[in-house]
Amino acid sequence: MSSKFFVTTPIYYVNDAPHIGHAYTTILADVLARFHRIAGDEVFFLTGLDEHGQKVKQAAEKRNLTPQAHCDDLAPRFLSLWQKLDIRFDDFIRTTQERHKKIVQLALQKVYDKGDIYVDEYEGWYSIAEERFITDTEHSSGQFRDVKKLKEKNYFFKMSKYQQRLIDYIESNPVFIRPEHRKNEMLGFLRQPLGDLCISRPKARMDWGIEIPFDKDYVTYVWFDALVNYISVPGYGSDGVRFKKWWPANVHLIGKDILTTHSIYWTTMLFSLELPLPKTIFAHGWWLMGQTKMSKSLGNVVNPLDLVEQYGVDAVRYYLMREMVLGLDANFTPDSFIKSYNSDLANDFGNLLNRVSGLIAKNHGGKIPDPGVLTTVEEEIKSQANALVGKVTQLISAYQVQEAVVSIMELVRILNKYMETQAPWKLAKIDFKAAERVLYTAAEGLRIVSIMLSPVMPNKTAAVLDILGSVGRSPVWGGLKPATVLKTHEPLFPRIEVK
RNA sequence: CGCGGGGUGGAGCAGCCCGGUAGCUCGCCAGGCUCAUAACCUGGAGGUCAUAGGUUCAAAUCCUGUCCCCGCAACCA
Repeated sequence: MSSKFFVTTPIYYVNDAPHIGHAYTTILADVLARFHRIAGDEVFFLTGLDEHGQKVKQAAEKRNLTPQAHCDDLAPRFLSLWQKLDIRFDDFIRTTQERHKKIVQLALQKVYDKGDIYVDEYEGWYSIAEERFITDTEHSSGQFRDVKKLKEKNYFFKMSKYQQRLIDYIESNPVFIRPEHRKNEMLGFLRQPLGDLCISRPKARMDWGIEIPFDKDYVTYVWFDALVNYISVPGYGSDGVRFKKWWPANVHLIGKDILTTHSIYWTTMLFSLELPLPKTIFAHGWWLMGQTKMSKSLGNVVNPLDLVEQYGVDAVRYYLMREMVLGLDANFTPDSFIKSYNSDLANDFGNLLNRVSGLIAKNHGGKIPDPGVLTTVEEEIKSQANALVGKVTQLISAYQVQEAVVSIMELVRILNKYMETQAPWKLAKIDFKAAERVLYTAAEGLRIVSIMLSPVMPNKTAAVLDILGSVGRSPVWGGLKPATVLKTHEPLFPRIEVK
């Protein structure tokens, strides 16, 4: 049953270089996208950059660059990181692109014409660092520097108008905000009366933005500027057919810090634009950098991204997907990375490949043996492998990525166990046909595992499939052709030796 | 009453929404195997699921109270 899957990440703010947070969300999106692709869905995976605003302007000034030059300098840094992490996005939006700007203006005009935008004058304490007005209590807390009293005219979006409608929507669409506790958090937030949203900045103060179509002295502020990317890219206002095909998005993946902007600001904007809401807004947790003492023998490993150089992108992607339960925070420590790498990838998965390929090379002429007639033991393995595919599909559509990875790895353990109990190295001497059957079964199981893990580890699994001489990527049992010649190989995941 | 997260065998974590014999990985102990990356497999020890009440035939799981721990500088997923 194939359908469409439109997944987004936030567009990242370019006032600094990319870090683990950006990388995690993007890898997660990539993994989901790849799972849906192998399930036969048509996928659209969108990510990009948020390039306007005060802080970008300031960062540019600090470097003696124009804002655009600053953005043009940072964009490749994101792009090259995505390349390094094997992110296969379908489009990469930069909010300074013309295709985006004109749609933002179109959206603003539409909301304005509808009467959902009004002018008001506001006076209050303004924090330059925060790029926003702060409340009196915030001001008296003394926590904000660079504060000054400011009075100015601005445009406001009538967010409050849609409050009740949003509450009703959230309550009647249980998977709209996930996980559950985030939904409750938002409903709690919505118990207070919602204010309206300031959506403009006078150019006199901040001109690095998209001009408001109905007032040339103003640019629009972050909300309309950035959030609209989710519809401008799939074709809102420019390509009706395409837009109809992709919108609404299946999921906006976000970090928990920007839940309010997505589940309240963005959704009320969509109400005003009379567009359907995304099916799901999923807020994942944060990676906490464990306070484990840095070990010298490991080098100065502090950041999972550094591990890519040493251990490869697949191992890092695996770790990130395996360790974090979506929605909760997780701890990163070099130690836990090494443990999971050694036990799951080196000892279980990589070693299984060596066992199988080694025996086939030694006793079976290096060719995939003929399975012959399966016994109940093999039938059991086969049905578990086939069941796995459905189970993983189901878990992925429920955003239980960790569970999905764990259940795939369970098959690896089952296969290791199977090897142990069947002992094809013994069978080769007493019952050659049985040995053939066992090794075919183990190899085929390994093939299924590799296909199922390919969204998480695209490179290593491709290597395994290549070694096995697997043609195609069908996760249905029986894909391996007997007599296919195996390729020789090095250990897939060399153990990390720790002193 | 600032906000949020959490307290489950030695460590790290699932499970909690949709109550029904407490699960996974690591570590430890003993054994097996010897094809393999000193890897793999089997068995075992170890938990009154923070705590006090409540609801229920039944609670880690639902409700209420209490205690404790963590994050909230910047940036930000």
